[in-house]
Amino acid sequence: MATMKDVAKAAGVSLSTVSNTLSGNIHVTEATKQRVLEATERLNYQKNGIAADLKSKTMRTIALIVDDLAGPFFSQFIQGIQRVALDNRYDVVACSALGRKDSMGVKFLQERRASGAIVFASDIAEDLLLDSAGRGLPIVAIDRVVADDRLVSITVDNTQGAYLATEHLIQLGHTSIAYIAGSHDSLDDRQRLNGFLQALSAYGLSPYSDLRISGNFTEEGGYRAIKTLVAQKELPSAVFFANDEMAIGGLRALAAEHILVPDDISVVGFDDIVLARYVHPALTTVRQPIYEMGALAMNVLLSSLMGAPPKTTTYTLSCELIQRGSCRRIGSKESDLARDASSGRRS
Amino acid sequence: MATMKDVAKAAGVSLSTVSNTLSGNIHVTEATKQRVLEATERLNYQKNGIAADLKSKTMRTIALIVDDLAGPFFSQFIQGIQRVALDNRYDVVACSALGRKDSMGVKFLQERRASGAIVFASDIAEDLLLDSAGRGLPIVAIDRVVADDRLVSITVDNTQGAYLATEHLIQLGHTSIAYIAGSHDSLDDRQRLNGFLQALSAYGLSPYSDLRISGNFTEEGGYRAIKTLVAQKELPSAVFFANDEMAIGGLRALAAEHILVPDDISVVGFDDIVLARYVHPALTTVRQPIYEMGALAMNVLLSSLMGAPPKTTTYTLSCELIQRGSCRRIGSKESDLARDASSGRRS
DNA sequence: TTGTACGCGTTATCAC
DNA sequence: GTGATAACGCGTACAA
Repeated sequence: MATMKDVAKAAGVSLSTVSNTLSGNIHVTEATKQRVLEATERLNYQKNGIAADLKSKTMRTIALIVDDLAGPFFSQFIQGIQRVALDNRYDVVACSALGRKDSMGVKFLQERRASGAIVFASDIAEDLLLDSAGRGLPIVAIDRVVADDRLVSITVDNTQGAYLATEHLIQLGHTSIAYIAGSHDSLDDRQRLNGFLQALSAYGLSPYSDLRISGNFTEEGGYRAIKTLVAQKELPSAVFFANDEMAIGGLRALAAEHILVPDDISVVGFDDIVLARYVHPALTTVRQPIYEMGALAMNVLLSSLMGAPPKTTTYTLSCELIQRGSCRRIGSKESDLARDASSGRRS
Repeated sequence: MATMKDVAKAAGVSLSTVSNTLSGNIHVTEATKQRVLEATERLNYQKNGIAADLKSKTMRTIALIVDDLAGPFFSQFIQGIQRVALDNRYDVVACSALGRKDSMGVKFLQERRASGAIVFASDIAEDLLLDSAGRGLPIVAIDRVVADDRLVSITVDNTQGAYLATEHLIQLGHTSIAYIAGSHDSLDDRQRLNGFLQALSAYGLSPYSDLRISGNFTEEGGYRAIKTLVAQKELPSAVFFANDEMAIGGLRALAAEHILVPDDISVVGFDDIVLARYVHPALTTVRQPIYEMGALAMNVLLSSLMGAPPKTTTYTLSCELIQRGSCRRIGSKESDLARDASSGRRS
């Protein structure tokens, strides 16, 4: 509760001397320094960071705004950010955008509580982003395309990733491949579907079924999608799920139906969440460079904070196929399977 | 960049009229209200939250300080907090304590940047906590015992949890049970070891081996621990790992050694991380009530913020045994196994 | 109802 | 080296 003024009075010096002593910016005599320090100690003084920020305009704080602090990506993503931020003496505070328009995320965007912001939250309206950016807050938006040069956006090449996965299945000899969608109004989903279709048509194939099954990006949805597929008999030889959580639900459903993976059917997911490596069989999937996105976002933000004009307004990172045990060459014998599995472990 | 002063000038009214209009606390004429709003719009005005906080002393912000924003517990923990916080119109910002004494976590503790703090970070020194608490910042510390009534601490009953797990193994007929420690200087580990030993002696047993194997709480450590155990021949019939990550590493090592779980050996973990349910076989483990800890922490903090004197200075939450597929009655036939597995699924 | 004046706690710019 | 004093942007008595 004690303020600088109190310390000054107690030490018998002026306010500015206290400030100078504590900040260390300006030299003071050793004697007065001791007097000041003794007083701060005795009064149990601690500086008020809010007041300091108000004055010095440069708080070196980055706001990381996410939909859900508990999401599966968050963890890797923030690691990429933290690393770069710490190296440059910036602090990162994370807050969720949940809870509508009065959430902390919005407050950080609107009320000049941070030097810059990284937004990985579909809950935040684009207008709000543009407003804040226009007002001078450096912003990097993740996983959304913004056709505006006031802010830079970083996305993942979902189309390329889906193409990769589909091509892998095709090269294993699969010709009947089903796509389980996430959510039809999701851009990610549309792009992944696109990559899927592009790969198919590049190899002269057509999708296994016109039935548009949506798994809502949830494990339960993936489970139900497989049940639906089974119900209409005649299974495809491979299934491409729009994300890993659905794929894992699908794996569970297939096990319940006594359909063997990868022997009877091959499965591919998307995202490479931590779980993907632990399910049985381990899931072949498409890895998004989440950590790299975080690091890139922070780097871009840094140069923006330095006042450098943005080199680009859009970055697109490409995905990588992670081969594990859930795919198999069609009609392959055990030896082939073993070969596929071991080659997967290498990557 | 525009301030209230600018808006006042542009609207041709006084500073306080602008303030009154925007805050809505004091009624103004509709005409002037429109003038003000038009001006804020035109100048693209946004309030400076920092300045507002400085003035109004009550920012309704809770700082959540954790070692690692990417840890396995974090996600469930923050969900418990957020729910309660949002219901009470408090905001939560999360920051990590990584990066030594100049980290954002410390700044929040020292510089009056939050109304209260929940600290789940072993990196934060106890002195610092007591200092801040003594200065009037309401603090709830998680997973550490603090013998001081300036702050309240919430812990999990590791001893009871370990007792539960060990007793389960004993009741399945196991008499030779090994304990794989995490880290010897960890309080959690010591408590779990204690519970293990208590259960053993309660049933007149002694620990399988005096060999103190430490797995360092990591998956790799669990893997190596099993390898060590195998190297000295004569395996125990059950192994209790001090956490799930080690247990999962152990499962991997056992598979590599062609030792069947649970047929040849039973395995129990601790924590019930998300992965535990997905490994093969699914891991029987002890669940810590992480979500509940978060919710409790926030509730305690709330009543502290209301000025209520703390009912207790220490809360201890008990653990729950989660039975899955990694344990088996000793000498049991298939039918017994099936019964064990199905009863596990019920819990 | 509207305007004036001051305080919040700190930092920064000057004098001395 | 040290000390007045003026900002920073907003809230809010109090007076008009």
